Amino acid sequence: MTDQSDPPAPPDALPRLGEMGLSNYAPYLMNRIMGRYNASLREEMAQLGLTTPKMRALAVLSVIEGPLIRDIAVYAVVEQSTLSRALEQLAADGMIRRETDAGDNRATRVYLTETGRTTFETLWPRMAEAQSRMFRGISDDERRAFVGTLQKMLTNIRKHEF
Amino acid sequence: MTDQSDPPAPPDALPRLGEMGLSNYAPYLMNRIMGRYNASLREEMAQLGLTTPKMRALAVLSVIEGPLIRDIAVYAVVEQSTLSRALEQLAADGMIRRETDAGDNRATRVYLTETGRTTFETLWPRMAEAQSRMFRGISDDERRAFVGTLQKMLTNIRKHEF
DNA sequence: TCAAGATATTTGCAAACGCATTTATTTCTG
DNA sequence: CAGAAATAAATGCGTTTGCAAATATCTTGA
Repeated sequence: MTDQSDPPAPPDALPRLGEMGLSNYAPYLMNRIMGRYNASLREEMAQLGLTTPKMRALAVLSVIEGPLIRDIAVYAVVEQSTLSRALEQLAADGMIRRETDAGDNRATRVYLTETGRTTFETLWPRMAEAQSRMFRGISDDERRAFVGTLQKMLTNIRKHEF
Repeated sequence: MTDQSDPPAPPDALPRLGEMGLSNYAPYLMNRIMGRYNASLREEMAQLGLTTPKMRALAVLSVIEGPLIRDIAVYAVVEQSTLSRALEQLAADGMIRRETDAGDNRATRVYLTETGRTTFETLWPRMAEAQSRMFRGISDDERRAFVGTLQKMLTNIRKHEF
């Protein structure tokens, strides 16, 4: 067996995943990290009767007042149909209130109720904890740079204006 | 309405998500980014008959020779039971081969077939593209620092030894 | 050495998901 | 302004998911 049938790649060839290794491929690392992040919240969420889409909707609503459902879907990274059903459950549980938009009868704006806000405030410390566990041993400067890079990346690949 | 019923928080209180904003909360940004990353691969994956768990399993197998199923689950961040079914499909499609471990009859080692390797090599350029789109306009130094931080974060929160 | 406990994987089952479609409404265009 | 196209959200339906339990095998300790 010689090199004849397997010539060396030119210098600018696409490296294989095997060559760079999983741990130099950023999306892989981000998936691993988010997997642990989600796992660390799962139990608390289950106790509060929340699924991931429900929790993400509450998180968005804790920051944005009365958004349209389609905008929640973008912020929360949840399929519109999945979100529709999640909101149905949240409304049934008294955590949110849906109101037809004043200027467009097709559209619905969503508001957090007191119950919803309280529920999210119960969960939030765990989310904050999970984040600080991630950044353990990482300096403020490094963390700031990291978040700055994330923001640039989101700008690079997002489809929506926010 | 006065401040009496709503005193200012002490300086080191846990900031609310609303205060820091979604775009300063790293897990939110990472979710948004991974959501777009996954969306950008979905069409190509569908054409190859792959789901996310199947694709991730192939990716792991392209890097690691003959891992145990439980280890694939960790690397690929896929539930055991979900992975079990994904591997069943991959085997049916001739992309992988499962072999009982020589020293432990409970355990199964998984190997990529030529078909499986070829399939992943068809997908990989899209994955590489997706990554470089993320890093567009970001310098090599910044990218290296970013990946370095990701690696530290994974070490911080992982449950397994790798 | 054998029962009790661990570990690896699969499977049953109900819930969740996502695509495609439907319904209702608004916007655009000729 | 009428009809066509676009948009917002909900829903039908088959597939996928994940928890828990089952199955099979290995390990440990009395």
